[in-house]
Amino acid sequence: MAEKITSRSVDYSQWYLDIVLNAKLADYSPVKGCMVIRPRGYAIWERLRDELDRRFKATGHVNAYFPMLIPMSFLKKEAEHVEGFAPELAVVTHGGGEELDEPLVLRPTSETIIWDKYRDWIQSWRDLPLLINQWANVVRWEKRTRLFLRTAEFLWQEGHTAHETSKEAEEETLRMLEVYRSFAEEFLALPVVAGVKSDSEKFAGAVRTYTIEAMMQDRKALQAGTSHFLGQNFAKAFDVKFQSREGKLEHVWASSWGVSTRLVGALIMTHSDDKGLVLPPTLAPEEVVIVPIFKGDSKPAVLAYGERLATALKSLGLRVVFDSDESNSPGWKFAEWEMRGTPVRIELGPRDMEAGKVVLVRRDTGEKEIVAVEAAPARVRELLGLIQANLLERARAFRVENTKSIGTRDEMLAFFSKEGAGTADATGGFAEALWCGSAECEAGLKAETKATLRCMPMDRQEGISGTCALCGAPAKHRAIFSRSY
RNA sequence: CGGGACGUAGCCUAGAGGCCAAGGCGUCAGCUUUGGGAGCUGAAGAUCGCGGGUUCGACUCCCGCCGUCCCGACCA
Repeated sequence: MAEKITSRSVDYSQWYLDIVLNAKLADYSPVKGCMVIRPRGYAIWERLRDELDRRFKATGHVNAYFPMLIPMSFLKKEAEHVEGFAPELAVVTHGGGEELDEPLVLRPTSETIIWDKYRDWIQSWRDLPLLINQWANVVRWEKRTRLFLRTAEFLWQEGHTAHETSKEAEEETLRMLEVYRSFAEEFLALPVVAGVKSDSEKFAGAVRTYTIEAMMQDRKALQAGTSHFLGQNFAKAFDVKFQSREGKLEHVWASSWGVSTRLVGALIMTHSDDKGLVLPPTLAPEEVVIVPIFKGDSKPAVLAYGERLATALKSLGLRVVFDSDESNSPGWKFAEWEMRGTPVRIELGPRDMEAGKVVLVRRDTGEKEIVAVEAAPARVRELLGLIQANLLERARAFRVENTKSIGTRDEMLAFFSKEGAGTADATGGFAEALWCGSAECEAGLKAETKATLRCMPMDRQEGISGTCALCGAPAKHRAIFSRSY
């Protein structure tokens, strides 16, 4: 059969789509910009969601659910907020066959409807902190959509917290950023840079936005999660006050933070290759697949050999699929499970059986090894750990390799003019440079190169001295610039 | 929302005004097979994206719309 997946080097966008569609993660919907998440894609989301939910609860948060329909007037209460979302709102104007008195918006995010309730729920410092998360769908009428990366409707979680002091709210903001960072690296094997957004890139309504940024294989940046310090903006807009320990009436301080189904897109674009999806073992619906190879009358014996091994693997708690289906050839199955991203494949046939061995194949490197069948379960478990670690390290090495320290404007322009080199959609990667802090400077670079300020890495702000790589003014920050999704 | 490309069976492609729309993959049945997407035989499967128009005749030409992808402006 013909090659199903377009090579990354030929057309990166098409490669990504080929994987999403061929690995049956998602499909198009009759409504423009919306997507159907297919069972295999949803299984990945569920694993991701469950682990994140566990980490939220471990840090003291509880789940709740707020409605999808929000009165238009709520959005308008926070000026910057409504301005930021107005262009992408979907609005419900009719209900029950009649025009509504007030249009309702499909939530693009839930700050407003949540803070409307917080006003009632928060009276005293004893009601704080309030640490609520919700898992929900949101709608943003995007002009240009891409499966998982940007769709008109997507699934996400949004945490909304209220605190007594600015310091506590900012600590919460940073705590959740760290939850995202560690989750991305430990669970998704997605190396990220944690940092602060510039004013022009921050969330509409936030005082400060923190982000985790990942580098995809085409060297573009992808914002994988954000955590916002909201100050008292929403508390003031929705008049949420509490009586402090000193007996004074004060507005509460807030944070909000979220990650979405976009993470599934990030996973695909970070780890996968021209043979298909590559999944970290933590997220794979099945960690290991066994493909038996029959020859002549060896079938019953080979099947039994495979079944025994499957049982042994399961007894270690591993997620195992025994692909004993007879209608497809072994070669077909090898390719198919590679397309699906299963981390480890075990091949076993009459020759292996006679020798008491099996063949183990790693999805991440393609390496094969032959081991004694009794040793296989322990070795598989070991391999899964190695694969998980290798995916993270491989992606991190790629990012480091494609991150360059830039000192001058000319260097910067040269860095981002590499378009077309290497992969079809290549960019220079991450440019790390000193920056004066001016929005004009940032906008100028964007106009010339499409590169935006992704973040100011939090661990790289010590000892800033020198001049802005863009304009030569005294530098205030060290920032990462890149083209992005 | 602008510019470009494309839309023919589940998927990919041929047909470029003229008889019954062609082939490959996949699907189904049977046989034969199985160490990297096997083989043979047979079968099913298409309002040619939708709507108008030109024409004796439209998958083919014209107009409009819808959708997908790519490139721009905007965004998780």
